[in-house]
Amino acid sequence: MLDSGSADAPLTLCPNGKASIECSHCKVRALSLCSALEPDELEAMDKLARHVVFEKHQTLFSQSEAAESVYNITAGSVRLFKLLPDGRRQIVGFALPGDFLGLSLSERNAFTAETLSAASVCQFPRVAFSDLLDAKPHLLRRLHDMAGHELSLAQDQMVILGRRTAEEKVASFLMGLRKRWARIDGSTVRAPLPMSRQDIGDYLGLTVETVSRMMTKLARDKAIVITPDGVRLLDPARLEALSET
Amino acid sequence: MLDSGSADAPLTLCPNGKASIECSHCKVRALSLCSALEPDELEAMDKLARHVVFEKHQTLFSQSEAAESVYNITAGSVRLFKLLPDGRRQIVGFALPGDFLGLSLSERNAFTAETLSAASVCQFPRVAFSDLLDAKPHLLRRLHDMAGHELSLAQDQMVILGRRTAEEKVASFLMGLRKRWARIDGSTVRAPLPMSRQDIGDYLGLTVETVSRMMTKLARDKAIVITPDGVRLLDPARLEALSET
DNA sequence: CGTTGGGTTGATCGACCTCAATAAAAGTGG
DNA sequence: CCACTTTTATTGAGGTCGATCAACCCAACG
Repeated sequence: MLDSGSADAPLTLCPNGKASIECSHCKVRALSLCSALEPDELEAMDKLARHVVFEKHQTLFSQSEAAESVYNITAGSVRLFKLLPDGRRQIVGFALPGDFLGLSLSERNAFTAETLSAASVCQFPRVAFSDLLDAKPHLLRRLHDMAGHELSLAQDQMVILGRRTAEEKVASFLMGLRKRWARIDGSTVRAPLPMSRQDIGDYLGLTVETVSRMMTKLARDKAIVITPDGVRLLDPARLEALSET
Repeated sequence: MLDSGSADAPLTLCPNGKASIECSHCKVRALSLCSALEPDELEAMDKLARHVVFEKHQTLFSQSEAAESVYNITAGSVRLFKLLPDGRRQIVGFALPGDFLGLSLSERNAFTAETLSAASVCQFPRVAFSDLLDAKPHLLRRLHDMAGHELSLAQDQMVILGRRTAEEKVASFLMGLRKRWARIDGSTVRAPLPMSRQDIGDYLGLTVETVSRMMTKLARDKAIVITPDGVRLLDPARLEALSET
């Protein structure tokens, strides 16, 4: 079900640990944890940060291993999933630029994180980061607010998984993703899909085939157009109706 | 689908706002947010707290209304759910003694909270509580750790909703609930079920009938015994096998 | 007692899964 | 750039798990 990818050694932009891309040039700063930070907070984070680039389908960290780092995604996209012993997979989220991995700061990873495309991340040692939070309450507050948002999204996803039909699931997924891309690249009708149909299925509790059929149906109904890199939303009103809360 | 209960006015133990049951006598303190707090933090919380008792099937707060308060459950149990416009319902969690409602501190309620049984809660004005968090970083840290735990549980629930069979869903539900009761009353094989079969179904993405059938099946297989107030787990190993991660 | 609101059980149905074939991309090496 | 393989996506045919529809049980309660 899963290809585990090849070698796992990430390409480090800065072998000595010093960032070659400074926070001050960071494209996703406005979206990320780092927005609205005090200068001293940003500086402290910059000191801890290690900028790393991962290739496509590399593993950032694995389920139930000791959690060494937390991450801020600065480019690319990542799938977060849990595996059952028999191979069934549930994707619990997709991380896009600006997203933070490791909100819960737990000692073991609750899920595996694999890049969907080449991705660059800002990596922080977990313990040092946790200590920094205790020293900078304002940073902790910002992180907590992000955690609250995540929790809310997780509850929305429960509704989708538990009580929506296949068509509604796919429609809500596309709308939700477009909304997230809109924050990042401002696009209002495009929703790039860096993940496979299998990934979408494992996110929505569906099979590949059902995802494909529902995408085809939405395209036939002129609600979307399927493009090589994702979809274009033709009839947001129709999709909204399918995914309304 | 839902009976909205009768009058909504809660019974206040302390009409003047002063707690008749002090934090120092609180039975669930060890389990709750209030554990491991500094004396000054506890005192500040006590000042904000209003102890309130709700009857069975009363509403603590409703989805998408302005969030005025946050709550610490001290006795009884509460269902947390989201409704779709057409009446479909997803229960996103059950709150038991020691649980905190309002972790995300958002301005609008993300779900409705209704008591399953008579319940007593410790109620705090949301804004004042939020301000307190900014003044007491240690309290904020504690809250954030609880939020991280909640987030992790929510992701576990996604696996259950998305990738498990009906029998596995019910088995995981019973095991998860028993583990939570164990923290509260130390019972190791009993799992009281204050919620209806309908509630369990709406939590697991199943119908009442399917929940009932799976409970019967587990009982026939001698994995559980169904009692008037819940279940007794006869074969935890079997249930564990059905719910293993 | 009659009524009412769970809870259980049975019969049937259908949404989505499974299995299988094909098509379309995306690599890969010559 | 073109064969060739491999992976991913689509489409079809048929099966199944859980939903739906319906009957019945039973305890609580006026």
